[in-house]
Amino acid sequence: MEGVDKEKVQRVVYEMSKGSKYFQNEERKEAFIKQKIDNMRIQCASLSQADLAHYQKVADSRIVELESSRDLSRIWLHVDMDAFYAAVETLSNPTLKGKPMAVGSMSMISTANYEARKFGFRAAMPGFIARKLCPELIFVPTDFNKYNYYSDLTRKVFRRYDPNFIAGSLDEAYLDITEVCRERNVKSEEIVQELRAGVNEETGLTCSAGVAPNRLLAKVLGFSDINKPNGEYVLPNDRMAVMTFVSSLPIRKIGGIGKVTENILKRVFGINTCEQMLGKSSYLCALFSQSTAGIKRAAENIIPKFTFILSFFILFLLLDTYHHLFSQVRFRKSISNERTFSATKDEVLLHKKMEELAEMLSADMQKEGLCGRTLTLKLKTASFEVRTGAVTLQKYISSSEDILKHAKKLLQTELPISSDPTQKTITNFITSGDVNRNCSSFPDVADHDFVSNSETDLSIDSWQTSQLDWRDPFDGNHLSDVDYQSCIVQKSDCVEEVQTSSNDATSSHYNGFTEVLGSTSYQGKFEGINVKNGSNLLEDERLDSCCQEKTMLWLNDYKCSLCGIELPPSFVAERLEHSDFHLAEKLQKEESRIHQTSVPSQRRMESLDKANPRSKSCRRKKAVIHTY
DNA sequence: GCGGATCAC
DNA sequence: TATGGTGATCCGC
Repeated sequence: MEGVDKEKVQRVVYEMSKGSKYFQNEERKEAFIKQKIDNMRIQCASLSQADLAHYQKVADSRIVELESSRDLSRIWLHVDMDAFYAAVETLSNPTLKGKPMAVGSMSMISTANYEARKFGFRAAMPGFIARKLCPELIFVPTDFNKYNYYSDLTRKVFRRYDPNFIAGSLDEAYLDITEVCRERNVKSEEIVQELRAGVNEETGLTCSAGVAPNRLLAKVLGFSDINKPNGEYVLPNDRMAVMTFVSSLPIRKIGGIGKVTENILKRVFGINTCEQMLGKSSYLCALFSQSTAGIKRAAENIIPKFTFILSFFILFLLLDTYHHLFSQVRFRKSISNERTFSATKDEVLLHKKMEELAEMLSADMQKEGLCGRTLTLKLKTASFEVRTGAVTLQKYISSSEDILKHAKKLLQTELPISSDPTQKTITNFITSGDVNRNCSSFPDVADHDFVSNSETDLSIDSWQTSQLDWRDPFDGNHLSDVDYQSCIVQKSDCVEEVQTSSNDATSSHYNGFTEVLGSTSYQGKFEGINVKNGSNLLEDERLDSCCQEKTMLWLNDYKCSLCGIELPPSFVAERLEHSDFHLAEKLQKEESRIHQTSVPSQRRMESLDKANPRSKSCRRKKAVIHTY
């Protein structure tokens, strides 16, 4: 925004945040990212000229491949309502017009009108900081009924131009206007003007639009602020025009690249724009193609974030292969609710909060006719750490009683907070899918000061494709046959650490926990593996004896013979780690085979229930998971 | 399957 | 005084 005193804004934000729990947590996260960046820099530096030449070849061949399959024939339109919530509120209360106003609360604002943005508000800025920047700021509470109503009005207009338009959110949509342009033999500009006028007529609201050969680019045009507010921008279906626009585009403008990724790309590779990304393709290829999962998915033509998107982003911009990431969510995969409340150490209160959430969740699920079998509990401590715990059940559930029953168990495993790193568990290593995550121990003496914030989360997976009804979220008829179909439930709960008299006890508690995370989770991994020798072969005796499978080799000195992943010879530690991965995979398979044949699933559930006496508290900590 | 993270709106 | 809620995806176990 023009005329914003950025320095002043930064200073105010800093002054208001400094020293707060929130701020401390942000610092902790930043330190983590810094470490990650340092590690990546080291990896970069260790690449030899030969390595780089190798990866450059790989990168170049992929680029050629992608260029040859480019399609610039479609015309996509991205529409974005201007300051939507704020604009709707102004419609229903015209006295707000011209005054700085924000929709949201003192905790968080969702949208601010353009008068207010002049004061330098950022996305997701808490209300109390916004008010500091602009004391006369008017707050209006959110009212989704209104926004839904107006959103529907806009969608009626969109439908005229593309009956299959894709709704990105309440205030955003993608339209394929290729056909309309062809049928009416007009340029896209004409359609866009007409559509925007139509939206304004129907709603009294203004919107901005971007037109480009694919959705990603159309949206980026909106991000670029060149067309906002109340404007439009058309990018011709021409390779040169696209390349010119994209080459100077800051990477952060692209959907999917957020604060953290931007930081990594900048500080590790010195990449600021899309063009620079192309210049670093060999490095990107070397560092981001290491993941086994990435290779596997790439083979299946699914695009994993780092392997492909980052490495060749500039080309995907042209290709639109990236579509699926932005495509309409055909059916939900999870359902959840969460609440943040002030810190408490009162366990009774926590349970009460959880009951409320379970009921809300169950009601939401029943409204949509959903059930599920994976329940996730989410806890946020007063120091803003977030933890989750999950169970996958054998049966699908949706009642609040069922949700609560399992959520309580999950909460029990989190309470009280302890930073004891010796409480290791290897259950999830050996018996994947084992639900029993409790470990009985004596009740903890320490105070577990919690506050809370509870959330319930239900997810649904593996839909039966035959259930066509499910594809239409507005169709209420799908309930009947679904119960035992493939759904999943998650429930979550957030707890914040309490911040009361027993401050000292709690904070030291937490410091301990933080340390565990910071020092062991990332590095410990490598250390453990370095114990092995420097050989590139996987020569574990157990492996040889129990699974007579092929031994892993580095083909052409780069490629893993088992999964195809590429690692340069100089990445000794990474190669060892990779060997270890294959070993673990085999062991895990072996173990689960043994487990399956010897322990009937029914019994596993019984043991779960027995191992969960309510009176005991469990001290299992999540940090532990990272430490083996 | 799980847990931590990142991202978008 | 005070930093949200919902849903999705990815990575590395």
